[in-house]
Amino acid sequence: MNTLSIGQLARACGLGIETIRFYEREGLLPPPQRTAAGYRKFSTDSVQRLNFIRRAKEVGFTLDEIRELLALHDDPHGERTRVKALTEAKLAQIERKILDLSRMRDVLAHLATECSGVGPVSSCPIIQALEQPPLTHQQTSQDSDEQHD
Amino acid sequence: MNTLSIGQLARACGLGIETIRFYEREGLLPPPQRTAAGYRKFSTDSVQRLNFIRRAKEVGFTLDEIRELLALHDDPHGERTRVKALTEAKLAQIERKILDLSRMRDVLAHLATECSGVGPVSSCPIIQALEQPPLTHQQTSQDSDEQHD
DNA sequence: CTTGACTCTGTACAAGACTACAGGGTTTAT
DNA sequence: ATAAACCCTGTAGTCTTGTACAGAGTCAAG
Repeated sequence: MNTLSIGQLARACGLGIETIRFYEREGLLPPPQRTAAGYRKFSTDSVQRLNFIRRAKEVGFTLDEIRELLALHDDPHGERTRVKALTEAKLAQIERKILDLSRMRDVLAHLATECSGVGPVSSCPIIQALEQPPLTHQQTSQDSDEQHD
Repeated sequence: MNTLSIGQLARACGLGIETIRFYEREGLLPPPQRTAAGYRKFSTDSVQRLNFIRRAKEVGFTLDEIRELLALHDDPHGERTRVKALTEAKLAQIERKILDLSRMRDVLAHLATECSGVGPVSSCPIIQALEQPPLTHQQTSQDSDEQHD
């Protein structure tokens, strides 16, 4: 028989049992077959599905987005346009986030070079810089993180 | 009198009243004076302190870290070394995060160009790529985000 | 004196992605 | 027959940074 218990599946994918049940509850995995005693019986396809989820997470998709990708994947009439749109939206979002972080990095790098690291905090240029009122309230991508698509 | 009610302070800093109370609970603001009726009376210094918090958040510090920066700021014997160390650790962390995101961006950009956006999902190169098992399980900075300092 | 604006405390909720029980039933090996 | 290892459901907790009440008290203006 080529079915897996939840524990076997978990080991095969390097995930926790609880995580798999969580994905099932969240609609990422279809409800599996059950044994007479109520134990889950996963087909070996489930390994691939969990790999899909993991890969998608690695490139930055949220579980909500992955649910939609999987639904497209499962739908014989699924539109490839939508997959591409999701990918491009995610790409744009990640690029925004990189820009935000780059700005932070520049400020921090500047602060780090300003400060000798010796002496009392009272005259520390880092602390002094932070005491200044924010010049402009720039929007961070925390604020604009939502997907507009 | 140069004291502020919580509402006045909130307006002066562009924060919500609840946020200020939250910061007080979290130990970022010292417990303010109170009126006879129990209303908070903030000194005008509080405006600067809240600006400090906001600036520090803008460059990526967490509230935990900001609490420590403020404690150093408040301590007449505070060591500037520590401020610099926190800054450099944050800088390194942000650089790691940028690298992670850059890897994701590269993969997504590649996927987006691969896919024509036309046709059924079944033959979509994005979906096919996601179906592949993860090559190496690379650590993302989600995992290594904690500060080692 | 009443209305409206303000403040107080304490608690609960939000998102996202899990993780951890508690209290049972099942299977397998000895 | 019994212990170990596995599985079930359902609920609750974790982390972070706030937000949102509910129910009550206070203050200023008309």
